[in-house]
Amino acid sequence: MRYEKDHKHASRMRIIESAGRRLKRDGIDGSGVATLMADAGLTNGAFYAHFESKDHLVAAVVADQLRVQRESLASLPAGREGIDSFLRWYLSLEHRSNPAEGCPSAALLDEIARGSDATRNAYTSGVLAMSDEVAARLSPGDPAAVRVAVLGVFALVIGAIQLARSLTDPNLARAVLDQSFKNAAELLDEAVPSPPASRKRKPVARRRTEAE
Amino acid sequence: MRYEKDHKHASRMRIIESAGRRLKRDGIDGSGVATLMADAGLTNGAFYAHFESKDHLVAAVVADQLRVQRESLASLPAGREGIDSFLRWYLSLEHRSNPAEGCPSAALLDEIARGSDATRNAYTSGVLAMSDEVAARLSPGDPAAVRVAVLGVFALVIGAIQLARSLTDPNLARAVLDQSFKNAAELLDEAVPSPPASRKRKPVARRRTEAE
DNA sequence: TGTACATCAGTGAACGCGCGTTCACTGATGTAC
DNA sequence: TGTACATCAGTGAACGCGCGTTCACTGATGTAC
Repeated sequence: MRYEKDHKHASRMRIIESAGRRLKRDGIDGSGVATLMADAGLTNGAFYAHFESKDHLVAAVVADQLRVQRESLASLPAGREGIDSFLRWYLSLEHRSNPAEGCPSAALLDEIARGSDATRNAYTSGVLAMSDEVAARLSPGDPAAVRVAVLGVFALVIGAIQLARSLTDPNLARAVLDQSFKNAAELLDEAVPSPPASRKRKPVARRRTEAE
Repeated sequence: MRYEKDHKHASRMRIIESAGRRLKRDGIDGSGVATLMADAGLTNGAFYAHFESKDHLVAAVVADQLRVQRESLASLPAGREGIDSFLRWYLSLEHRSNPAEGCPSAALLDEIARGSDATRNAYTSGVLAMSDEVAARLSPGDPAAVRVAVLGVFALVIGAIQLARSLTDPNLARAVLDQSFKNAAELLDEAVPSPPASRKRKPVARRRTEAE
């Protein structure tokens, strides 16, 4: 073979990854195929050797972005602590000013809602996999019970960061992010009925258990 | 005058209104100037007699859409009842399936976040006027105290409807909307410290007061 | 060992089309004299 | 009262450009004999 055996597969992955950044930065309609290919160090003509259409790439990018987000959630510390640190990043000014490196839902959700069936199906399964991951971490006994609560919190933080990005007043943007962190934490407190460590009153008891 | 004296102004208003529907339906990047003008019963050439550029129209549409939303909030019954009925519409399957007639933030917020300064400034003042309207209705004594809480609830419902629109499973979409209604109601309950009618325990007492 | 051919990821020009924007023109009505 | 001209919202063709997509071709390496 004139190329190493997974060369084409590597190119495809590279296109999907760099397209993720570009789409989150400039939007779906705002990103042309030629630009997406140039981002991956290739020329426009090669695009159709990798994807049937721009729509198919978009669906692949959506699936990939949600997979990365799920994996990043899976690698956090266990329990509420991990989720809280994720929320702190999610609702930060840093995330607000770096959509290209951030959450795909925050950057693209209204465009996804207008997207093709393939894109919306990819989004739906990606979000379910992600929320099940989070639900299992928060409530290992009965993840199904908290799945919708997790989706509700997800909706809240998506709206918060989109709103913060649209407001030109940075103080107001920060106020919305801070308020939303409190709201998210409170809704999670309620959704997880018997928390593994009930963050406010029992940390001493838990630590004693660990020390024994 | 060969046209009645506010003919041009009427055309401008018509363009802004029909463009509101089109932009919410197809997105900002997804709506061309020729289409926007045809929607208003005009041809593309006349566009630049009304607006300096497409960007200027978008900013005008954003301002107009938020004004309409604020006025619709202002015309609701007083107190929490009015807000709750707004939330019930906002988080309905009907709103989910009719973006063109719905909330501009739900349809366009991530595109607005990527928009021009003019657009984001128009959005910022529109949202502030709207949230101050709601805050004044919920807490006539001290609206400033609940403004950010109102923005937090606004963020929550925007994210919820965008998420519901992106999910292809209608049952899941409805579950997200219902959960978000509960979340919004609960956060508002907490934000308004001494409610004019504390919806769960004191309606009888309030009604007796009215009957006296 | 050397030559002819096959493979195939990627190139780059071209397709028709719609984009945002410009501009010479139209035509209905007003004003001047 | 009638004619010449001014006004101006709107028309529709055209501008250069980038869009998504197609396709003949390149060139590096593999295989056949």
